[in-house]
Amino acid sequence: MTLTTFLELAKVCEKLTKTTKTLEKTKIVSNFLSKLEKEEISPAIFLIIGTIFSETDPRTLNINWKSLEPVLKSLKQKTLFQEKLTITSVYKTFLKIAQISGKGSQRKKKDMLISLFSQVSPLEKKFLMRNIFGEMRHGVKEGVMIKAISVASGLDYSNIKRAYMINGNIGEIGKIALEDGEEGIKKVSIKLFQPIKPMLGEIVEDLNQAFNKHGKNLALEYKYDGIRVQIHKSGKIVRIFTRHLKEITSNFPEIIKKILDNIEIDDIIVEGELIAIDSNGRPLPFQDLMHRFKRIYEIKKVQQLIPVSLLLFDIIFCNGKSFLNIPYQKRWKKLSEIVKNFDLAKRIITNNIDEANIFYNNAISEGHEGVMIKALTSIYHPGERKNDWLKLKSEIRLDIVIIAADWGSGRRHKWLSNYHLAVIDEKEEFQVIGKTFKGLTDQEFENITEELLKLKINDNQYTV
DNA sequence: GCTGATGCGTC
DNA sequence: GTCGGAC
DNA sequence: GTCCGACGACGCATCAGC
Repeated sequence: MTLTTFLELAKVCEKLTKTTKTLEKTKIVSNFLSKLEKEEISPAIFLIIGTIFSETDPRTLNINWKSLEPVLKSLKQKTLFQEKLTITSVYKTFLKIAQISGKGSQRKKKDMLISLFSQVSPLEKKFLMRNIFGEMRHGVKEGVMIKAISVASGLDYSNIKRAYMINGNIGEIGKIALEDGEEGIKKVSIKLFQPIKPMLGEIVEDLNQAFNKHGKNLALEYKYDGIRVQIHKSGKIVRIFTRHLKEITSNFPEIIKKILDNIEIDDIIVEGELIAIDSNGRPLPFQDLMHRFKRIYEIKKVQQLIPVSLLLFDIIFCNGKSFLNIPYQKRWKKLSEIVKNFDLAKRIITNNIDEANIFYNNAISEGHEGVMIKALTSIYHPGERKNDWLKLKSEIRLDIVIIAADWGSGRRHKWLSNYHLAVIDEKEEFQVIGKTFKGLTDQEFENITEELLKLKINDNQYTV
């Protein structure tokens, strides 16, 4: 058995940067995967797409540019004896780095990085750095990787993709596909406490567009401005996962209790939006909800301060049975039967655009983000952005003044792309309300920059 | 023990 | 989360 | 239609440095 060197992986990555063609990228990666030893498959997949860990894995490196920069600066010239780094040895080093915590941990991590980097060629260094930043910039992420796994294993693309969307661990899926083949991939199924990738919605400009795409038979649901959550329950155990499959169970004890009190079914996976509300039940801004997100200390105290509400809108699994292939309207029916004392997302079913518009306007005036428009007959496509689900968000209807603007960075460096906003209050003074950069096209940035520069009263190179 | 910088994850 | 660009 | 990369604010925890 010969282990593959990290240099070979770096060469593959370099090759990927030389082409923009997806087919070619797929071929390069699949050829490489086919040559690997069994134990190398999963680490290689993660190192190529530049994520180290599966989405479901809570571990992180806690290293980024500011920590890596001093490491790179302190590197001496080549050491005398060079050990050949292999894919698995590099991966193990990353795992060790992720494990270090506590006082002096940054120092230890830096020492490990120094010894790692002092063993490598410039090409290896380039991609080791990108691995740490999680930005490979060679155009291969999950999507192309799934294609490559499919080619390398000779298995059907859609089966691999589906397995990945259900399992969430692309390294594991690659290993199963290449080792166990079709049989292994077919065995991948929904499991409790293993979150699946949530189905996504496509943006539409207005309801006309939505009706044109769907034709008849559609449902409109309120779209709440909060955190998308997937809730797994088995017996007395309940766990909550986010859109990116991170666990946030301990942040919302009252939700756990409510689930246990109101859902009798033993094994179930449901989905909804978690929002912050005030004492009257009106929605609070997203930032307020952030006070509870990732919180470890004073959970009980902040729980009183910022109450949350969970609005359910889908069911994915129930009593050993997957609901992914059940049409939307039947899933909703099942959901509403099971969770009688629970709030479901507010919704209507209609073919009438006027009725839909009234519903949408109600959502906005009640302080919500907009509506989701869903095809009644559509099944649940994990991890995919299909037009079975459409999202319509509110336009800004607020008289605001841009009081300052920051120069953008990267692609936006020529424009003033980040605007400090204010409203004018009763005393005719500016009340700063926040900043934004969203919702504009490049041309709009161009125009706004031009207009703002005419009005500028001060410029410190950064903020105008 | 306190504070600011840094990293991470939500949108 | 948004947007533009490549396929 | 789909995927990828390049962008931003904000809030929390952690850790280095004092």
